[in-house]
Amino acid sequence: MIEHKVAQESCKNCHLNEVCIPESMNDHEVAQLETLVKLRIKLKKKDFLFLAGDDFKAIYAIKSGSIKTSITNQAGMEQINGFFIQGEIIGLDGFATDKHVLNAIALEDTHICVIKKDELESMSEKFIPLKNQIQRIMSKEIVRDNNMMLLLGNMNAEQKIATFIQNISNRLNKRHNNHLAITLRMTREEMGSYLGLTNETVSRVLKKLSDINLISIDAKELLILDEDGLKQVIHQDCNP
Amino acid sequence: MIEHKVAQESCKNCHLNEVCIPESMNDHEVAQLETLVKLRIKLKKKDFLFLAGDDFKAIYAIKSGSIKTSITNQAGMEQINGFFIQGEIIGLDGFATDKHVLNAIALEDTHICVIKKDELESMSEKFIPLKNQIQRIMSKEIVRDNNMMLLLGNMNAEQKIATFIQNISNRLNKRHNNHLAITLRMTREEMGSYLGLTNETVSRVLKKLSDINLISIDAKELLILDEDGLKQVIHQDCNP
DNA sequence: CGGATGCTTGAGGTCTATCAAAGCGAGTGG
DNA sequence: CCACTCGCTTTGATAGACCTCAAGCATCCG
Repeated sequence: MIEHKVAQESCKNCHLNEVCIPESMNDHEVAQLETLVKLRIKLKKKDFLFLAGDDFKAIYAIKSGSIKTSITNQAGMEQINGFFIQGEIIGLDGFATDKHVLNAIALEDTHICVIKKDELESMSEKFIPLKNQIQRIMSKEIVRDNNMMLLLGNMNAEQKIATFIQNISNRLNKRHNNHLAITLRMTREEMGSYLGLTNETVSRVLKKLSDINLISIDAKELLILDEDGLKQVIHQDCNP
Repeated sequence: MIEHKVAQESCKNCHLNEVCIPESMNDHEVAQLETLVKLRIKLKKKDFLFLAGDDFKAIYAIKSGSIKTSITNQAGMEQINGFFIQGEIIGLDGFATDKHVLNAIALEDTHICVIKKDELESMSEKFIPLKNQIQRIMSKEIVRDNNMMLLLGNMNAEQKIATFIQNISNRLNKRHNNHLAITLRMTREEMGSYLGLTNETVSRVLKKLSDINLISIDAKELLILDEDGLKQVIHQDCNP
């Protein structure tokens, strides 16, 4: 990991403060949070933030850019299990055993706010809203994971890809970005790994969705042309 | 939900205290925990503990019996996403939004220790080890979910079933039960839902594993005959 | 410019879902 | 206590979705 200290900035003024940790904190509480984020890191594409087995030292908020996380099981299989963008928090997998189980790697140049575990712990003893917030983020993560399992277990390739697109769109929307224009930072292969598909299938399905005018796709640039149409793809075969 | 108050019992003397919440607490801390568990519930088979949409009022430790949890997405698809046995904690999905996202239903007659949210929160402000413990449990849950995604996305039917068996065996082992003799409390259909397979496939694969003498199976009674063989099935196709 | 990496497209094969029917077992009611 | 039913399980035949393998093309980067 390549670390660069960057000028201290304010959580209060960060345009992400609605989606990052401060979510439901008042000004006073955010002020306390600030004392936690003493370090910010710049990552270049392919730099890792942490790897499986690394000591759990901090949790991380993405200030800009994007990160993929992956897991390897005992059998040596690797799967990407998350793509994270601006305002999202990663590193929570480390709480269980004090070691990370996931790898976290930058998909592009990325800025990270570091919240060190030690300070997090001493702080959150005095400062309950923070601990509650962390708990809520973890619980959200559990809900997200459960939905992912549903996807992997029960959907066909078209449904998976349509759901994936919709999900990214929703998350962009939450951050007040244009939610119809998506730049795919990951490769087809990485999308496939995430969705339990091969890169060829990803490529074919994207083509098909484009052929029926639900999206347009040019390399990494994806436009959603028909939100309702995408929903219908996701809901196919339901309530027959 | 059918509630029965049962005689107050001691967490300290509970034979589960090594795997339930008290895991890493000292005697004094366990004593504090006890004041939290004021209610215990008996569920009969098919009774639900909570349903998706229910207010999040408590988290639950399974004292005996077993529980399945399931999730339904907007598209109306339902999937079982967890089987929980003695000593395990459920209900953590409620922290995010203060509503449960999962359904929790008893697979057999089951005893539950109830830890009410209100008391949990007021208690854990004064009582840090508890909050840390909850955090650790949630993080474990995240790790578990990630492994499940790996399974659903990348494994074939044989690998899924072998992994499932191994996983249950490990959990029984942790509780000092005979880890080679497993009583499957769920139906083939429920196993299938959990693993992303149909009941027919589950049935066929169990038969196959039995035919090659890795297990023996008679209705719900499963015996592991060859632990190493099971591992080999899981690791098939790796490092070719 | 050349090599590496990623993307697309095609042909063929395999795994697992689907559909169907019969066997089994637990629980119910006569 | 037995007969019956309903739900679960097993087994077979078939079909289709997706993977695998392969080749050609585009893009990126030193």
